[in-house]
Amino acid sequence: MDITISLPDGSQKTLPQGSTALDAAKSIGAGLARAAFAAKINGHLCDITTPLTDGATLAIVTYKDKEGPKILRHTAAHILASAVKRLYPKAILEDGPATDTGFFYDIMLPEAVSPEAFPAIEAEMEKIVAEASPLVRKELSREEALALFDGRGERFKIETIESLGEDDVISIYEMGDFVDLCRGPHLQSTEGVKAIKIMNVAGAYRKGDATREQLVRFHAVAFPDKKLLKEYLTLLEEAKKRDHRRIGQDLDLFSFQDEAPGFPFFHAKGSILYNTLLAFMREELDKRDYTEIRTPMILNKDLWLRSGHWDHYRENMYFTEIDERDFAVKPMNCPGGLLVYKNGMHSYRELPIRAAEFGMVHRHEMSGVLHGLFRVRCFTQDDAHVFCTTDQLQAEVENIIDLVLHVYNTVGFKDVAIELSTRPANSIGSDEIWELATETLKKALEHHEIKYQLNPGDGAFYGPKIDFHVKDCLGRTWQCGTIQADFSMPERFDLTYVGDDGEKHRPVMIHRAIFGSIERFLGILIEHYAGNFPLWLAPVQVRVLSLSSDLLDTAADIAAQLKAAGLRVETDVRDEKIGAKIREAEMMKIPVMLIVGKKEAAEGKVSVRRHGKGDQGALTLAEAIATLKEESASRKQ
RNA sequence: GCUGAAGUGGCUCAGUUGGCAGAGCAGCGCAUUCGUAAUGCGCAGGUCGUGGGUUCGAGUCCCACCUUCAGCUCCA
Repeated sequence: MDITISLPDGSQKTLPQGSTALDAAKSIGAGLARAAFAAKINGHLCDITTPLTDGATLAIVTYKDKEGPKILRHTAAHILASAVKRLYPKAILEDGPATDTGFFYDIMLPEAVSPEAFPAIEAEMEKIVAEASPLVRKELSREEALALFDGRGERFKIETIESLGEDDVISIYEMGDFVDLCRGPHLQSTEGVKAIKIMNVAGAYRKGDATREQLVRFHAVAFPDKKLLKEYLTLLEEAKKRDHRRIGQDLDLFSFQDEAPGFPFFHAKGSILYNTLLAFMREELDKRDYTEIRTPMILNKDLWLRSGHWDHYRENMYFTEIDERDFAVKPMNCPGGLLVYKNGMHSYRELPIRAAEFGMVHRHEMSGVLHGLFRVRCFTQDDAHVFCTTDQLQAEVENIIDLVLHVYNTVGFKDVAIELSTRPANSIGSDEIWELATETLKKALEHHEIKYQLNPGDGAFYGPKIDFHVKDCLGRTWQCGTIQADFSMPERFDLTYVGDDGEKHRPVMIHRAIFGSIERFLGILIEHYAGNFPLWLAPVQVRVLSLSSDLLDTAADIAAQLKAAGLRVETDVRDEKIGAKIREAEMMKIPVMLIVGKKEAAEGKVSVRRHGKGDQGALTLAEAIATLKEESASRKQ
């Protein structure tokens, strides 16, 4: 008797009874069979050697599929654990999951390990790969499993088995002399893992619980071929070169001081970047009829009680006392914005009200999570609160989506991923309101014909949200913008507007940020451009280099004309050779060098050199200024 | 907050078993007046993260704290 299965392209295939997913892959093509990591049978991920049943749907999973890398990494985790067990027989294994970039394995070791031990472990892993041991799945009864791991001294595995529910299937994977409790699926054989590298070790508590045993966590990466490992290592190196903390110091953009941990200091050049970004944003807000407000940094306890922050966000807030009354430093801008709305009566004719605020917020982040500009204790949000009627919600969201995409495009992010997050478990508000809000956000996205990913249950407790992720030039993604519909705050603060019926109505509120945190966004931009900013953003746009010291006045005059044209300019008239001056300007990543020697001075010209591009030939000063002014004003990439 | 590592001129780093704190770059001065990524010579610059302790003597050994880094955790 034959069985018939359907494939992802809708076609059907007939195979002999007892065929496995691998047999199906082979019948499609030898290449696919070789590349096959696992199978998805009726949507369920399992080993490629799993037998097929009649009528099943089958998808072959390879490295290129979403699930592929994780399967390989998981198998690599078993290889790592096996190698460590061979070298340290007393090691006790905890758990070794795959992560987004690699995998780790938490292991209790009788002795400390340092990176010096990595080569030995890696050599052992290579041996295991060379042994090409098959990974064999077995399902055991609870008693069999307990006996097996007891015999191997794996007391953590025993605890894990004991914590499993009655109905859970207990499966193990054998791999040569190694065996691990594991759900799978796995590669057929260790030889599929062509490259593994241990990246570092760090301490980690069992189950992340500080009261439990301290384990060693081996972080590692794995790839199906050595070239991919090399590419990954190159990417890491490139990321390290672009580290915004390094560039921030080299280009004198910002710093951190012991006196204020987690609170960034923006230097003169960093402030230019900051202000240039804000000026651009203000220009765009003005075009879209936003108003801008400013609310205080410190507000009293009553407000935070009313907003809910006192109950839900207190651990992250800073407090102070004024005239024996409790105050808090704002961690968010919305309560202040609500007070501004509430300050007067509003007619439906005024709506929508789009109130932007570049508000500096302070949040107490734990010391261990601080990370350059990416994670700070004080930052400025490019916040805005839109108050509108339910009918206006969709148009407002569309307007914001349009703004977000335009802003990202202009600053250099062409690739933007969007997620829609819907109602979470512990939410407030009625079903109808959630339904309406979620549908409205969906419609707004569909209006833009934008592809988005749905994250069911990932919304805020007060409303659904749209999140924007930008992809930088290394392919890393960063969550920046967010649009959140909020029916809760208007309720809590009793916001109203007077409708055309003369009655009071409740407006809807939208919270929205585009950069998110300006500080963090600057960090992302610095890494994206590796400090080589486009002209419009560069802190110093032009440096005028004199060839000899008798041209000091000429250089000063050129600089004055550039400045008068609105360009940010410096001069270098030091008694140095031109090569040295060029080198320094190049290292400071200044986009344009204008070099003036006797020849140029006589003709009223400047020799133009672009950062990273070399000599561009001579132009008259007027031509050069016109070109640069246009390039800067148009925010050219 | 937890685990581990680190902290020496503005920057990058050296400093042996405890025995007079060093280099390069940057800065300043002088010479040089130079054509597209480093001109030469000289000078100055440090309470070795902070506070205790051990010692005849501490950058070095011990303790506490601060900050940073890699993770964890937390937050989304």
